[in-house]
Amino acid sequence: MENPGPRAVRARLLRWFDAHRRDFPWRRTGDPYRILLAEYLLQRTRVATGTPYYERFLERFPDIRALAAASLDDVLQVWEGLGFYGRARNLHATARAIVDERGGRIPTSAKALEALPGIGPYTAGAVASIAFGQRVPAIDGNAARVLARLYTIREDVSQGPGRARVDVIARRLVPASRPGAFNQALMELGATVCVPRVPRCESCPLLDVCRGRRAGIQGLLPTHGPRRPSPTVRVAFALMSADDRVLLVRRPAAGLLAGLWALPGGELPDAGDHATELPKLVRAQTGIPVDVRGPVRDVAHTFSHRKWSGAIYRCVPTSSDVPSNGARWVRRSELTRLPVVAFHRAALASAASGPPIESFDAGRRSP
DNA sequence: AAGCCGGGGGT
DNA sequence: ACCCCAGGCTT
Repeated sequence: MENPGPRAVRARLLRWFDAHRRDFPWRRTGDPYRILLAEYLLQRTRVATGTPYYERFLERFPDIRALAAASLDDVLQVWEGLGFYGRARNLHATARAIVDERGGRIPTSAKALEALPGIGPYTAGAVASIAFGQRVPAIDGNAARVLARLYTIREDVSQGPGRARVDVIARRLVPASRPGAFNQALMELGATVCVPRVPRCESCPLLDVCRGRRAGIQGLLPTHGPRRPSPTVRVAFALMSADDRVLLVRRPAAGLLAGLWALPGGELPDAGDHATELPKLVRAQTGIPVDVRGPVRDVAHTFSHRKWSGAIYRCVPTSSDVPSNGARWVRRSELTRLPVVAFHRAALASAASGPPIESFDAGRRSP
């Protein structure tokens, strides 16, 4: 069987897309800013997860100038809970660069787009084709899976030679007319029909030209490299309250949950128990010596490449020292305006409704 | 090339 | 449990 030709694939895919496309907010606009925003939001993020964030983000930052004028904290606060917070930083930086250096006009070529922070080959291709009608491919995980099956590509299509093959094929397939619709059609097919585990071939417009289906290996493609187990790390965090305030630290600008406000604490050394290690962490991060009382709630959090296992502990300061290293006693009413680690915010909320908190005054009076 | 970066939904 | 998602950056 020959490889399916571009004309057959284009015609079938576009006709199918016109009949079956789902109605998303970013598909009801031609505004490049909104399309750019959607692409940042949806990087490695399911449509259903990102949609409410898209609506809230636009409400808060209706155009690129509003976004550029905002503080990073405001942007992070809207992003809170979505994950991959570097995207928020990069989007904010991109908005500022476009407003400051290009008069607010978003670049129209994939190459110029790719020079902006947080925009790689996929996002550049998506914005260039969807917002500006450029004839460039936009290959996300869905599109790569569809092409791996359609052309029986047995290499890992997420990187290396397999990815290169997909690029060549996609570049040839994307039509000069309606390139954005074609790219979205490929993704849409992967998201709704050519799904990872058990593809619904009976509903596929490419059924009669699909080499993977013909060979009966559609469910075995795409292949992928071996997965690494993610290590479990012990963590402990300190919940301290005084009057109407809680002690928070600003996480480092790079790394996990970068730039978010958080409870003091974090990963514990391999050796050592929380009772001795948590005060060390808190002291180092805030300058404040503390006593550990008891667990408030467990922490069982899975990230992409590690798991956090431990607890949040009620702690009491043993001196009235002023916090250092950027740590702050934050008024509870102020919390709503700060970007906070999501599961810490949940703990803070439940602590507020819990039993009375041991007063900071006790610590303040101690020597 | 490999590691890092979140969180959630489907199976 | 495991997989995977409208990926990109750093080393």
